[in-house]
Amino acid sequence: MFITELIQEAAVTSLSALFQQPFTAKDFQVNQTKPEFEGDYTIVLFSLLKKTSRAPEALGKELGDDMIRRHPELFSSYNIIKGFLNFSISDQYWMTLLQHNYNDVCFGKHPMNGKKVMVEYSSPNTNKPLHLGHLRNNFLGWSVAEILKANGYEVLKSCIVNDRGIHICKSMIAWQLFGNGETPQSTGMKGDHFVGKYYVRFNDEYKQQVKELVDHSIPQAEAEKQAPIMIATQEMLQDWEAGNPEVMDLWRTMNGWVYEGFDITYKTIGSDFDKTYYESNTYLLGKDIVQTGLDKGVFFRKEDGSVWIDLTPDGLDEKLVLRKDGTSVYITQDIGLAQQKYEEYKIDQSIYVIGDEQNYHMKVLKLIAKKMGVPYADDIHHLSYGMVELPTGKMKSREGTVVDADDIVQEMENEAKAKTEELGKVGDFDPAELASLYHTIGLGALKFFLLRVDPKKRMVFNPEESIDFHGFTGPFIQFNYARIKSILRKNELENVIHLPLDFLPAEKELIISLEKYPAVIRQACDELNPSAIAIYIFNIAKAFSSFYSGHSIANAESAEKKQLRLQIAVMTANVLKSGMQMLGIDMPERM
RNA sequence: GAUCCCGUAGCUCAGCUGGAUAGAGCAUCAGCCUUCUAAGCUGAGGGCCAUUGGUUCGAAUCCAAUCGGGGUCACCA
Repeated sequence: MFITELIQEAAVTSLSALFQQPFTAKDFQVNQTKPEFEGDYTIVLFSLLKKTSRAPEALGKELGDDMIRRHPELFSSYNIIKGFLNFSISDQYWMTLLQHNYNDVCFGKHPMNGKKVMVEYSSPNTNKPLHLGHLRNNFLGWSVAEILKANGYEVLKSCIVNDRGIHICKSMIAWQLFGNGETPQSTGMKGDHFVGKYYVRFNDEYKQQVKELVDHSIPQAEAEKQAPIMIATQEMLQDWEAGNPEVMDLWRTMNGWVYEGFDITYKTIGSDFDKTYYESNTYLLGKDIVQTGLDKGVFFRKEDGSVWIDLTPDGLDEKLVLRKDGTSVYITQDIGLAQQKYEEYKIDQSIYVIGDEQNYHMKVLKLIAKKMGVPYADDIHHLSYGMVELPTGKMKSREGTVVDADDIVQEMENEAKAKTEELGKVGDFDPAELASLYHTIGLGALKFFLLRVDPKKRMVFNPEESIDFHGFTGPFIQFNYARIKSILRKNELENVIHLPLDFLPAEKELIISLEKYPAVIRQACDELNPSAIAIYIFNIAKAFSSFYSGHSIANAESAEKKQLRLQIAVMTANVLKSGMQMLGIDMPERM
């Protein structure tokens, strides 16, 4: 149980006994005491004054006395300042906490709860390489999956690959027209970049053709439709849907190139999936459900044969769910896939990591599920995240302002290498160890940078300033971990039980912070928010760093103090490693 | 036009289920390596929490309006 819960419980018991009426934890707040006041945790009394008809001081005294009387092992003293009842928690409580948990690498994690949840993330298109926005998505998805596991869920990671549609045909057409049979192998290019090159080529060519048509005084809108390369692309899409062998063959080949490239990137960044869905397999799903919905009267058919749902009573619009030619649209497929996931895996929750530009779409999906009365409607969660922008504005592939995923990872590793060589602390590492260290630090910096911000907020990535290994960064935390590991290599930890010892304020502060870890894991799960972990872990690292510079562990005042500090160091290292693991960030033993 | 999100230090972000004097990092300035890893530590400066009004004992936090920025409202995915 968390300390705040213990305090709440104790206060509820005392209040109910003192005033002969029921109280709950919601009647008052328990906060950590501000550093400028004496005490560890504070009960705010204002909200209780009316119900108890007491003045703050009187209430504080009655409550404080009663709580101490009932729990002498927990509370050592209290003071009242204005409406704030400040308790000092007994050293014995903190000491017991430390003794029981310092060497438990699972500290903070919660037991299995028997629930199964699927996290869908990444969702790439197979016409171009991954960029920085995809990295935010991948890191979020991975991290949320880890956070759910730590909270006792069984987690399945899934990926829906957008492998069909007009955008795929664009790179196919361009390759047919201009490729001269070249391949990733023949050019030495990574497959996804190779295909992406032709996607860009398409857009260049298309722009050129439209311009020429406009120059021959054809209106812009008309020119966009008439451009020969666009017409060819649309024909190809029809051929694809008709199953034309030649087109299918090209499609398989080019997608294969992209997958080879993606595999490399996923391996590099540490993303993986338990189940991969391909839109080419799922795009027809959902049509049966639409029929069921029609029978139920949830959907309606318009004169031209298209099928719609009227969401105006819910403040939204009418939404198309089936085209007049009977083919499915984006939402149709999602309705089907949601059903399939539920049936296939018996999941209790389905989390979709998708950008916030699809908030409306996901709202509609959930609403449709609700109206259809499916059992999983309430268990669909959209983890909506904001765009990653550059200081100059949005990233646009057409304008070449996209930060490529492979490039930025490489750049971070290069920076890690340069910095490591400059510091010269690992001169004895062999080349493989060095490469691994650069990867750990560079990727750690990137992951931490993208995960430390609240997912739902847009964020700015400045290529010049963002590659920073100082301050609120992954490498800072890794550094503190390595520093603790260095101490532990040089100092023996003996499993001795300590007599009551006085804590220094800095020692107690660290233990109090460490105690919050289980609550932070819970909160990160409730909010589906890895940044809660990132911020917490940084604060732990900072507290340790500050402690480290003020107090020697190896040369502590006494042998017992040394053991106490070693235990605190071990627990700090465990929490740092465990927390960073939930962000998908490895910790080096040395750096 | 409808609807949703955002606006906190020069910059990037915390804090938002209302509580004590609004916090970090970067950048700037001043100190600190003969002692456990200085990717570090200590300190200084830097704020009308977009604006106005409301609710409350108490508002950065809740409500409303306004102003600024962005998303969405496709028989695209």
